Amino acid sequence: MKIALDSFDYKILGILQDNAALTNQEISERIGLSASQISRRRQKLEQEGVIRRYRADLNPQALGLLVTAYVGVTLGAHSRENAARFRTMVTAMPEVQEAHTMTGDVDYILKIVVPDLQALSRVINDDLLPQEAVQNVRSSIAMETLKDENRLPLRSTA
Amino acid sequence: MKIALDSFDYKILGILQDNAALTNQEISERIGLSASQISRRRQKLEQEGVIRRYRADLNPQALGLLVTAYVGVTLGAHSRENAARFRTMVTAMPEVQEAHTMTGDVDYILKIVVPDLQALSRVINDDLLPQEAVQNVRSSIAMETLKDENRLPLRSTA
DNA sequence: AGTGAAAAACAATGGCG
DNA sequence: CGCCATTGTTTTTCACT
Repeated sequence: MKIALDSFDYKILGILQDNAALTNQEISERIGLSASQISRRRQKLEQEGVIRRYRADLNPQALGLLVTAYVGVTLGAHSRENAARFRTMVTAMPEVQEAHTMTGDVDYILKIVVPDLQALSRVINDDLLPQEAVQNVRSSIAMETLKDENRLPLRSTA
Repeated sequence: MKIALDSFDYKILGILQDNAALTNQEISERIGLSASQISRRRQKLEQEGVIRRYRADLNPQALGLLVTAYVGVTLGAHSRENAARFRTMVTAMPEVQEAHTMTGDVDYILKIVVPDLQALSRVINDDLLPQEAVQNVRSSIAMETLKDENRLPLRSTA
């Protein structure tokens, strides 16, 4: 699944993950390549799946989404069926931005974004805890977000 | 900071946060509004800061970034100066995708993405632990990522 | 692999209902 | 807010190196 990329590709990716609104012309000026090459390389990167998609990055504050929380979930007696149901539900919940199975003392970590603490409470008590598979839930709330870029570190070597 | 939006705006935002490569024409067909209206509304949303930017969403696997970890950091005797240095460093580290100060038993949670476990070890031992402010570091590694969309939940009412 | 220029698609604006 | 027309950009493709 690892793809062969040269240093121009890395530069293009680095620029696009910060600002995908730039034109090929503008990108070409920054990295010293013609606009048509940028176009071709982008198509290649999209086709290979290196670029998954383009998205608008929205401001949670402006949308009244004031609470970010990390919720650690521990499952009980791991019946496969219940665990699968839990996973399906979590994947479908719009408040869940991320969900990972983890090493260590919790089974899952969920990143949850909601308007306020009341909404967080509702998600935990009405959605998560009633699940049969769920044994324990522990939540931590983000008081301050220093960084929330979700920018991948691209090695600069070619 | 909360902005007044109608249901068309929410639909536009919902579409753009999934796929910002759509043309205004395509968006207009999906929500039953003219392309020129989409254009005007987008400009307004961008100007108001509801849309922060457009970005390319890259595939970590394809780039050889195989390890995602959450690292909880506890600071020691909180000298303001050392804590500030820690924050500056964390913000500047490319491997750190997210950093939040948290309620609960750790002071910070960092989301870290690196090529492999060796690189994670290097980040922890060479970057984080040597910091004077840092007392303790606990890392959990994502074994499987169920969801990593970072899509905000937009309320549909309006 | 790369450039540059032509052709096709698109965004943005203004006028009118 | 829809519709239409216009203008200026931008992407994409093609011929060529």
